[in-house]
Amino acid sequence: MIEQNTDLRMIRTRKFIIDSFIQLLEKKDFNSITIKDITSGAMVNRATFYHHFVDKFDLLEKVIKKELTSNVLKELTNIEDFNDQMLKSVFISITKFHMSLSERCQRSFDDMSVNIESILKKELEGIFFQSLQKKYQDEDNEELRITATLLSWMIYSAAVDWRLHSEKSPEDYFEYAIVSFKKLVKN
Amino acid sequence: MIEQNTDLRMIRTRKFIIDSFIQLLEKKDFNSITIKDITSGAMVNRATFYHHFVDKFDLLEKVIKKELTSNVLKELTNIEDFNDQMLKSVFISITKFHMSLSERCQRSFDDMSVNIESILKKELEGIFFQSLQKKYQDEDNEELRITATLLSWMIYSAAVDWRLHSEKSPEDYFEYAIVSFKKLVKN
DNA sequence: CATAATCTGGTGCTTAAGCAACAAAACAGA
DNA sequence: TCTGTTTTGTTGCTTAAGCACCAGATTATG
Repeated sequence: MIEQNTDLRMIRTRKFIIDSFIQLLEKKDFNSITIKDITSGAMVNRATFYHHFVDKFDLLEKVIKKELTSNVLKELTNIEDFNDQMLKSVFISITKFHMSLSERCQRSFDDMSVNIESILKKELEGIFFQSLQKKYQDEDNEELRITATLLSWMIYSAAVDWRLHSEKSPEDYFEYAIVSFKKLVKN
Repeated sequence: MIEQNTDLRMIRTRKFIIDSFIQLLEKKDFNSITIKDITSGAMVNRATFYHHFVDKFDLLEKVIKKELTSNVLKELTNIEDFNDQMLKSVFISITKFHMSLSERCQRSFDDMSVNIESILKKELEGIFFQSLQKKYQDEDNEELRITATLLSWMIYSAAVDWRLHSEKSPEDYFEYAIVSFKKLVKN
């Protein structure tokens, strides 16, 4: 594993591996994709894969993060103020992300869902933590961390529930959910 | 300049350079394409270009030969017997090749025509020489070489004339030309 | 016409990637 | 369950490709 770097060769092989992987996801399921499949598609030696990624899961993680930040969370890069509106836009982003991913990688989406979940929750936690830190500069970091963790799991669970059970629009669902939650779990 | 080799890196960069070049030919004219243009498109360092090709003309030559042999002259690979039918099929191949090339590389075709001409005539000469050698095993090689040269220029000139001036189909043109020629230049 | 900018072809050194070979793990199938 | 096959990670050595820099040729531009 070599760290990121500006050498043209590294940029190029990274790109090819990722492109090949994404292409494979569109027609095979994640579990049945081998490293050899990926590297053949990328026109790269199998050993070279391990110069860039620990394993298939590491690759998935990096791809997901990249997709997420470049396509979906770009409106959140300048971390928003922490409030209900911010939670809503994060929720919407995740649902969008799930939709586009499940559409592009039908075969693989279920395979990968547990991995995706843990990656995304970690990402969300980081986003919430920063946002909370900005708002509550004097609070103890541990409190912030705990809150960020709980929030990330809540929002993610909402996104999963929406995908599996809801007919509402993401926006409506979120409004409905937040009202319900606040009503039933009175602070 | 390194010779052909089975190393994956060499195969890959060759392919990328050639692909990039062909892509550029479709939108720019040959003369205005720089090595940097080619290597940028190929995601390859400029110096690497010179590991594979002497210059732009060398690249063109290799591309033309490759295209020619892989797409057009494939029916001639098992060298045919030397006769009028063989001349005709070579002629047709060249006209086809010119057509597809000028269609794909409108901007560049005129730019490159002198280069293409010399490459193709050399190729034709080789084809005719082999074919003659097969038919006239006892003749002096110099006689065969001279004949092959003359034939290659003749056929090529016919292809050029057809492209510039004729409304006939390549087949009709060839029949017409061969009859005319034989009539006017009685052996 | 001059001169700045770009392009060419080349060099020396460094580094990513290829290759082959390996043991261990995972899988498949009788 | 045993047994052969495939896949996975890893390693040592070799080589293609990257990079930076060069001088000379071409091409633009005022």
